[in-house]
Amino acid sequence: MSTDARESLLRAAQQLYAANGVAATTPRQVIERSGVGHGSLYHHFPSKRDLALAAVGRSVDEALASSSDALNAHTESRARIAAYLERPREATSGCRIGRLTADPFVAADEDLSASVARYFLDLIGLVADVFEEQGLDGGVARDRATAAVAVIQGGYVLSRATGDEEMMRAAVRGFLGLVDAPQRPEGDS
Amino acid sequence: MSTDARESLLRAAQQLYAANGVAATTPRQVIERSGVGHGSLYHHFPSKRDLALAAVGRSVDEALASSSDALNAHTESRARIAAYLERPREATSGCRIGRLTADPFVAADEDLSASVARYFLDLIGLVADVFEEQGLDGGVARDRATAAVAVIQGGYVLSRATGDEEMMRAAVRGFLGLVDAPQRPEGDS
DNA sequence: GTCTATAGGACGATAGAC
DNA sequence: GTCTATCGTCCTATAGAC
Repeated sequence: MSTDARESLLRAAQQLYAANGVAATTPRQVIERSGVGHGSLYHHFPSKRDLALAAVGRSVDEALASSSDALNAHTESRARIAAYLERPREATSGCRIGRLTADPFVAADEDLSASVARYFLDLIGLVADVFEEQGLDGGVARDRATAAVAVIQGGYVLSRATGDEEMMRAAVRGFLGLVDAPQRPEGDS
Repeated sequence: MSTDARESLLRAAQQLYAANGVAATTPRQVIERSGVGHGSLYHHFPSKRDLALAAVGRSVDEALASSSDALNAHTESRARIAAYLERPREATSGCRIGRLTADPFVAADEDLSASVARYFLDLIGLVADVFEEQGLDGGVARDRATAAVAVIQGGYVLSRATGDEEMMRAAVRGFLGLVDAPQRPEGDS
């Protein structure tokens, strides 16, 4: 079937991009992992860029959907934030989207860069909505959501750098400990 | 002079690694930027790995020294933390050390990976010392320091992804806003 | 120590048969 | 749609003259 080869190629590319990034992933690797032939790759995706656009776009959609699921798994806002922050992650592998910010192939392509930017802007929006539920002012909620997403992205960097899953957990504990501390009421000096 | 060529090569490599990473930086680029000849590069650094070890090691030392400077620019612990978090950064360029966690060339080399790991472990140690000054328990201080370093690394990712320096500032505001909230005394329920 | 010339291989991509 | 064969380029590294 024609969609099978295309599907295999996309899946293989997504896995290889997650492990090594786009720039360092070669057509040969995609071919070997997917099991299709050289000719098929260039039939379905005329250039490396076409494959990257499709595979990265799909990874972004999947990552947004699964973050959204974690945020909506509870009703109380504190539990929703904690569910997002404490979601199981293979932290020492790094974030498959976040790592693309350091990828030369992505940086050189406007459309690929736009996919990555959209991921983070949408994600921060989802988290900010939950902080607003807590009655926080919109600007404060957005700053706090940006910090929360940054803690996760930084946790990936630290866990990958040290090869230690515990770094992600420590960063999340450090952040959640602050969120759980009694908050100053609005307008207090 | 012999040290001049070596010095030029190292500086060029550091700049190129900061912009594009190690894997994507070719000998040709290093030669052109440094102004030395092809033969000189391979005289001073027999392989790409040798150049990378020297250049990355130096970038790590420089980054640790400048973080240490920021943390020691004040006496009061809150001001020291804020000085580290709010230090001027070219956030949209990404962290020159943090980006190496996504670099295939670094990942494939134990010694390069160890340099990057050392950077983050030492940096977290420096920040944790300041939180301990505030009277925090050692474990809590370390978690909070890990979160602080993660916020900066994540801020780099977010700023680079969106091309917006404001993302780093928002993440820092979000985190500092929590640190500045009145803290629950030790042992309180 | 620095130069030019070049090796051997992998890269992204294309051609044309089936 | 998939195959094999091949192109031109750039890569990292070496050779050997100066």
